[in-house]
Amino acid sequence: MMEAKLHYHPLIRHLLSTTDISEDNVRLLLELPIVEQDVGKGHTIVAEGDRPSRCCLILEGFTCRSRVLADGARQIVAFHVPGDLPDLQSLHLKRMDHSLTTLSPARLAFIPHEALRGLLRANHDLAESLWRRTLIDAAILREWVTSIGRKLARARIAHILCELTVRTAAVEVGNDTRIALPVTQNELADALGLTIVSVNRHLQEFRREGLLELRHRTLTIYDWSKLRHIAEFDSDYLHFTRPPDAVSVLLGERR
Amino acid sequence: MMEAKLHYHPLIRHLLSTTDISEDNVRLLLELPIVEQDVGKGHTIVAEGDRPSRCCLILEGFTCRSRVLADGARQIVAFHVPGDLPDLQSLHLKRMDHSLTTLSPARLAFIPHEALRGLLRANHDLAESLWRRTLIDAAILREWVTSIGRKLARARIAHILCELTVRTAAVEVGNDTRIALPVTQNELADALGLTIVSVNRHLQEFRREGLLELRHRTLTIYDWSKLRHIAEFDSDYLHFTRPPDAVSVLLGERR
DNA sequence: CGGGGTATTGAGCGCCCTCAATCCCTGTGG
DNA sequence: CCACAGGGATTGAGGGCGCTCAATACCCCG
Repeated sequence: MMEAKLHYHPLIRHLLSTTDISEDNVRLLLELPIVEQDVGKGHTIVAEGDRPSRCCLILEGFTCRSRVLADGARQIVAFHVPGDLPDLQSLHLKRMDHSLTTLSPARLAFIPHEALRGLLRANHDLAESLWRRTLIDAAILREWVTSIGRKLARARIAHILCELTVRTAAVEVGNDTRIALPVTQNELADALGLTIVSVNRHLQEFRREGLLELRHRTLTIYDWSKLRHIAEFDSDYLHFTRPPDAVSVLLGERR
Repeated sequence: MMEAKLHYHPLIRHLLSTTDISEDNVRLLLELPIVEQDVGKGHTIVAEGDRPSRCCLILEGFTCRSRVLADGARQIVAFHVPGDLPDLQSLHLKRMDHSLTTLSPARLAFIPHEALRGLLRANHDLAESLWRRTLIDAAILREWVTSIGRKLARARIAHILCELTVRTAAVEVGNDTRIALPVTQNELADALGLTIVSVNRHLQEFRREGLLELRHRTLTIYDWSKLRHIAEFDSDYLHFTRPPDAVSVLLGERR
């Protein structure tokens, strides 16, 4: 499976950037009996209440985790980019407490729990790497709680855009401040605990200030440093161990 | 170490309620070279930026994880009750991205990373149980994001009180609707993304309605069912596998 | 009998929400 | 080539929840 271009496989780029995992171990992961599938936008991969028997790996496209409240309000609790294993947790938590849906057309790969569990039992390093991945997911959630709980809408929006830019840069090969971001203002609002009206007005303000532009599913950042400042964005919480070049550029000076 | 009363050890009660771990395996954990320590209220166990070399187990008392923003605002991103391993993540994420402090006088036990890592490497079941614990922490964070992002102050406050009651009931032996809750209104506000003024007013309203009382570090709930309804509280996200009796009573009918 | 932390109260304001209409863009089909 | 549909973005007006600021009351403890 993509032997020649192993470095360009999203999962591999991702694991390499956030863990000390060896390439051999990654290869073992990809040799599991994987089933690939293309799905459209708005596809529900697993729903709240499900008890999945396989994990999902995102090869292309974006997905999100979300919950719906009694009054119909939706809260998105995570975005996922290529290389993410969005429901790795289902390996140990039987019942899904939220839904997983695609935000764009996506190419997914499914790994049976049974096979993955067997591999992790035999390979402790790999198990540690994946455990680490889930811990980074939790770190991102802490950052979201902080952002939603204590920042104004302007800073919240700036923050999520910073995060998505860096996370995308870690797996994509390309321009680092012009990224494909298949996320509607509605979805941003649902992730940030805001309304679409508020998101829209602040995005317009950013645009007027010449800070960034978000149209046609493409985010273009003109003043990364200022955006980062508005967001109070510090990428430490993403816990890169070996950030790819594109990410290093964005992060600038490291402490 | 407390051989006779093994069932009453907080860590054990906790692990038994949220995992399928065997008592033998828990015993192995407690046979590690543990150092116990008593600390006062407001003690910083580990600070943001630290690179701890040991994990902390809470034997008695409450702690919280928190972050401080540039403008001085504080966001609490987790509460911890006896039996919790609040910085288990430091085993795999070197640098702390938040601080860990005590909310009350506490008795802590410290387990060296080295020893714990060795044990987990040899005992995959135990490693899975602890991984599961960190996944439940993440599930709680998702619930917090949902609550802070999409619920009114009244529901948010009700929700955190429900959660703390159930989580405490899982490790404490005693009355299930009258719990020791050493949390100030200020700390509740910092956890919920509210101000102390707002928390205070809603708590008074609850009190006036005869729903609950929170004074002298004690929470007394008079109408659990109504509180649960206001909070839209569904304990599924806590992922109990074998809830203790006190918890079962609170949860009522299970789906 | 202070003293510090905690809780309570009041007045005024502002950020974001709600509701609802309109515009824009893109893809589709006649 | 244009009419049409539909999702998404934009705009306006008005209102409310929670915030800010600030003063006061409470209560445990030495």
